[in-house]
Order: sequence, then structure tokens, then C-alpha cells
Amino acid sequence: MKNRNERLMKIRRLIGSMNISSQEELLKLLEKQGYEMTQATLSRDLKYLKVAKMPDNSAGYVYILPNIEQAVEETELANRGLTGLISLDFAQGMAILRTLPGHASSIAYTIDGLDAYEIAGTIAGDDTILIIPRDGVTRSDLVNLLKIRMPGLIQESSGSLKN
Amino acid sequence: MKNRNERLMKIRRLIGSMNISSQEELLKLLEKQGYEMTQATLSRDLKYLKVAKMPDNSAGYVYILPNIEQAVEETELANRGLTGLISLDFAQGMAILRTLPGHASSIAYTIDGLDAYEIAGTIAGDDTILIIPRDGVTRSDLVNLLKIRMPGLIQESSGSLKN
DNA sequence: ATTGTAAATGCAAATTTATACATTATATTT
DNA sequence: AAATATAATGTATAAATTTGCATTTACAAT
Repeated sequence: MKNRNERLMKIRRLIGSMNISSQEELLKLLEKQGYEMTQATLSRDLKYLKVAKMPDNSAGYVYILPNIEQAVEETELANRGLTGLISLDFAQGMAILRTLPGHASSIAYTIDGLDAYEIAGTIAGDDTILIIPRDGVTRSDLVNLLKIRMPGLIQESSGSLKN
Repeated sequence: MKNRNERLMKIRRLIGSMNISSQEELLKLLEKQGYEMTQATLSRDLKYLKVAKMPDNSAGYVYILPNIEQAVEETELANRGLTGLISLDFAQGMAILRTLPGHASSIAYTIDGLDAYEIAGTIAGDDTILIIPRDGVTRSDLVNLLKIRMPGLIQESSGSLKN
């Protein structure tokens, strides 16, 4: 359609420039600008534009334009692949594993099952596992162990810092 | 309410870790985790958490957590969920918080909500929270962080505190 | 011009989400 | 403890949004 792109741009501008909280409301604005359409089409337009609806203190709910937040969220999600493991960090000489909600204890159980000397013990919360290495076991010892015994699980490590 | 904070935390984590595209779907996940509630309450929770629903290529629509507005919400977070804190101690380079029975997870949730670099992770039991600082973060770094970000939590930088 | 094809749209129904109101639980004050 | 105020929740319903299907429009290829 000839007008579609123009309409999509108009929708973006409207959403970007004011607080709009329902499709009906937006529809009326568009009508005033000379665009005739139904709410169903608007729903599809918003989907196409990836416009999100978000709770807002003042207005109840407002439409917001997509931005980097979304990309961040999605890549973050994409990284969470296997068996519920999300990330691996090291701090205080220990390893901290983040998992999907509820997955911590089962993964910790698997790790316990390795029966590795290097690991003195594990503690699992709901989505976090703490691995406590034996005294004298270094971080790289632990990484090596996990690399060998649980291939594919290691992708990331923490940065160091002083504050 | 007793379970509310914990539930909010669970909701946040579920949304952050997987693609959820309707409240019904989320509701079922929560039920599996032992939370009984109606869709109406969930709708209110999502509004409170400022969770947005956004079109997504793969899943149709997905809920996403607020990011930038979080700064605003952080203060909000910091101002709630602090009741029940009993003491703060340091050992083995880590902080150990004692709370009233059952309060650990909600307070840990608040701390997680700070999303502070200094904190590598937390693990909450029933009445104990372990805060694992990142390497290089000193005890006073941690105390300062908590003083600034969670005013009212810390009265004195040593040993226990009153509440 | 006619035919074929894909995109765009409307309509109506289904689905999903929000909320008014009543009730219950929790906290605060006296 | 009792009374009062606040906050949280469920129920039922309204409001808002999405979608299957049919129809129309735009456009390309005969």
C-alpha cells in the first residue's frame, strides 16, 4: 500500500512524542491526521514496529518505541542455552553459577555427582550455585575441572577490579 | 504481605530468564513453583514491576523487564523489604546477613535488585544471606555500597547492627 | 486486459489484560 | 486487645488487544 509506510512513520512519531495508552486513543489521533483504518490494522502496525506497552506511573500504561534495551534482553536470552545454566563467575576463590529459576539444585546435584576432589562442596539456592573449592585449589584448577568434566559449560569469567 | 516480595522476585527472574508471552503462561509457571494466585494479581504485579509486553519475531510477544527506568525503581526497591534484618557480619571475605526466619529471600531480592557491580552474587537460605563480593572489593567497599544504596540498613560498620 | 500472487485490510470472534468492588489479611494506633 | 487504617487479593466484568478468515488492493507476468 502506498500510505502504509507513511502511516507507520506517523505512528512512530506520535508514540515518540506523547504518552499514548491505548490503540483506540492512537487511532483517534491518526484519524485526525487523515488516516483511516481499523484498530486491527493498528494492532498489526504496532507489532510490525515492535512497539511495547509498558506500565507508567502517571499515565497507567504507555506505548514505547523499541530501542537497545530490547536487543540487550534478547542476546542475553540467546546466550542462555544448555540445561539451565546461565553464567559462571569467580569471586572470593569460589565459583558462582547462575541458572534458570529452580534449576540450581539439580545442576548442583550433577556437580556433586562428579565427586571431584577439587570441590569441597556446593550450595544451591533457587537460581544460584556456590561452589566451594578445597584449600589450595586455584581458580584455573576449577576451570580445568569443569572444562573436562562438564564440557561446554564454561564460556565466561568475571573481571577483576578494585573499587 | 509475607510472600509478595518473594513472588515478585520470582516473577522478575522468570521473565528475565525465558520468553513468556502471556499472563496465563506465567501464571502456570508460578503455580509449578508453588505460588497460588489469580491472573488479576499477576496483572497488578506486572504493573508494579513495570514489565512491558513487546512484539517479538520468534515468540509473537514477550514480556521484558524494565532497564533504564530501573534507576528509579531501585530506590523504590531499596526502601522496601528491609524489615527483618538482624545482623551483618563479615567472614572469609564475604558478608553474612542474618534475618528473621523466612525473610532472607526477600531481602536478598532487594539486594540483587541493586545490580551492584561489587556484588558477584547472593545466596539466601531461610534466615541467612551470603553476599559474595567480587574479587578486589573490600569490606569497606561493600559497607559503603550498602550505606549508599540501602540507607537505613547499616548503622555501624562493624559486627552486628540493630534494626 | 487478464491472470496469478502476495500484501494489506476489515470484520468478527477469541484471547488477553485491566479494574471496580467486596473481602480478607496485615500493620498501626489507642 | 480492640479499633482503625492500609495493603493485598479474589471475583466478576469491562476493556483492550490479537487473530482467523474473507475480501480487497497492488503489482508483476504473461
